[in-house]
Amino acid sequence: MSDQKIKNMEDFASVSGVSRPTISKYFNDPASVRRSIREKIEAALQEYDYRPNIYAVNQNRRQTKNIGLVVPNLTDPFFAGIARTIEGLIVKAGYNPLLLSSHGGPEQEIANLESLRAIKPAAVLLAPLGRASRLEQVEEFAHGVPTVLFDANLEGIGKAFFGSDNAQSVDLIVDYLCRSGEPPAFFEMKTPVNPNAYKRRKAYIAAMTRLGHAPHLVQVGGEGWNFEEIGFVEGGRLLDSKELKTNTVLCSNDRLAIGFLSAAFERGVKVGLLPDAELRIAGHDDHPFSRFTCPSLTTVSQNYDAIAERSVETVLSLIDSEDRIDQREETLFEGRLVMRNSA
Amino acid sequence: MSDQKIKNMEDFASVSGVSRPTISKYFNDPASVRRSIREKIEAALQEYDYRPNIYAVNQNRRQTKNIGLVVPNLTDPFFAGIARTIEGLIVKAGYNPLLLSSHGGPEQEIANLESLRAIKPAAVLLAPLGRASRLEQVEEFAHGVPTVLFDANLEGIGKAFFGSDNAQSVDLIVDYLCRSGEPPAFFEMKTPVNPNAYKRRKAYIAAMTRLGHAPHLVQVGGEGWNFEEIGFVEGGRLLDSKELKTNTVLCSNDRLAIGFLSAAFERGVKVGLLPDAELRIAGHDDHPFSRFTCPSLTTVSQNYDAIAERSVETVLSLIDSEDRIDQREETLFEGRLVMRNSA
DNA sequence: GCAAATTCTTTTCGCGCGTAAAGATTGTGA
DNA sequence: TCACAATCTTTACGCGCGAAAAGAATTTGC
Repeated sequence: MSDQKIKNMEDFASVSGVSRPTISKYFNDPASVRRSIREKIEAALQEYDYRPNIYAVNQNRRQTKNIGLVVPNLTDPFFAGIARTIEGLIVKAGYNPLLLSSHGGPEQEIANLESLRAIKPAAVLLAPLGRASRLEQVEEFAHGVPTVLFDANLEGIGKAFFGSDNAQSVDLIVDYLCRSGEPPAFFEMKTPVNPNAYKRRKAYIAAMTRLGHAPHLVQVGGEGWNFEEIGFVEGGRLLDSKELKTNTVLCSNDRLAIGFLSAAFERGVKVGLLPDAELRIAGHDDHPFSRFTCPSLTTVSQNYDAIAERSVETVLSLIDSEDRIDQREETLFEGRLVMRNSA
Repeated sequence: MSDQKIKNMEDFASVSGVSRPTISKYFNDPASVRRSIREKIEAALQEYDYRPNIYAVNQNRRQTKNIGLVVPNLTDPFFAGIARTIEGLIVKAGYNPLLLSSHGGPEQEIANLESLRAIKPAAVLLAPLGRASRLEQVEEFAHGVPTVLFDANLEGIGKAFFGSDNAQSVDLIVDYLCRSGEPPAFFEMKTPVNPNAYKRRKAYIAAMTRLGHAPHLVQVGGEGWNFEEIGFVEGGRLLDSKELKTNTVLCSNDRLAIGFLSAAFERGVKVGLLPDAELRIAGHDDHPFSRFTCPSLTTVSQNYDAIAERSVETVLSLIDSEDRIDQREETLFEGRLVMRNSA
């Protein structure tokens, strides 16, 4: 490795013995130059420390190689996990992911989209906040930048949506709970932030009705993304009030269930499948933590590998097709029952 | 808002009635132009949609306004939380944070630094993997880019380090545990990935010795960052083996403790402070989840607001001073005892 | 109201690269 | 070996902006 300073492509061209336009071509696509030339360039790359200036490149290319990735809340391990998976796929495709978290707030979500716009991404993958999202502004953004939604759908916004089939997954676990014990009450927030929550509520009612049981909604207060806290406080209140008409509770998501489990534990309410248990609690999502709750949480997992893969595939084809996609695609993936000890 | 297309600063200069160099000056620092001019520019900004091309700007400025932020693992809510805090501080200072996660792997850590280098950041905040980090390569990076380490220290690398005073914090909780019951065993990984783990081990031994007790190290196998899993499996094995000579266990971090608690629960081992409890378990870090474990986890919190603030402050002064910092600063912040129900 | 100090405009250059066009070189197939 | 295609080199331009220099305009202090 020589320590001669290579300050630009011109310099590198001269030390490698290849013309600058050919070097440029090589960095755009190494396969586009003849093998003998490629070998000369790569030999020089071994010898000298040079990489094209990313700012100059992006200024001149029609398209950058950047793909934005916005999730509602990185503090939630569920989104951290899916973001990681998606990042990997983006890198594998030769693009550069830019990960941003909306921290649960619509202002931050818009700010994220704004700062992405400045970066002129080839496309954007957006898991929107949902109900709280500023629809007009998100829509306007998606109008200018090829955008694929995942996790939470915003009707008609973006070129595609990939998420979970809440109807199927909730039906699955309601069915299981009914088969194995008392029909569940549905524990959720009164005004959920996420559109999936509404779909799950609807799916719960439908499933209960289908099975001939009366739906039993428990809608608790609380705002924001502090779901464990809400589950803990409101779940505790529910237990204290004794107004629960069943021994089985299906929570709208695992994080609520985690808080609920904690509240039950503190009150000495025994949760689980064993004969001496007073309560069964189930969740939804298969949160990374739900293996380690006490007892471990029975839940239904989202196929988030599939969601990640299809989202990235679609975004890439969107880039290739240069935005000539006419119809919006919506695909839902099925959940899988994860039986553990809490229900 | 006019819909006339403004494609560059030239265009914007003409519609705003101000010369281009002055517009440039304004975007660099709005306070650097006269008020009357500023008002003209801002009026035009209201009317026309224009923002300087970030790539052209960064190509010509000596320094970008980017600050890199690398954490070992975003899937860990602890790091997601501190990253969020730091991001906020960076934005407040008028810089642009770029968050990257090393996903627990040294290759990814180096890859992150490499892709940061391409972006020519003004400075970088790095929470290194620790033991697994490729020291020479990290050092070489820090040689070229002003770098501040936090959370985990790598001796002599970077311009400063901010972290927790493990000696103090471990002493604090060992002292508490000894005062309130049997002296604790120390539950940890045999070959921890994080340098803090070694400091905690040392601090535990020192604290026990100081208090006149024999240290009792329980070093378990397992690799990687799946701490809950390791705590669960190895904690369970420990409980089954009955080789624990005390009823009190201090875990090297909360995530191990969470797994351990789960293992104890599954075995029907009652954990906590009450007279009928067989075991006390304590952790370290005050992980976001430790409020919701069963029972809630007694632990010691890191002052991570202070760590975040000082790290960002230092990085900013590093940028201002243009790297003329001679001595490496190392500051440790004290932990705070968080008493809950597990010990 | 005047001179000095600021701040502006005008002009020009350069950053590092993508890209296009024309001509030279290399590779391919018969 | 030849002819043709593919790929290269050479040359030139442009991207959108930062920055510097010289002179014009404006503000400031007294």
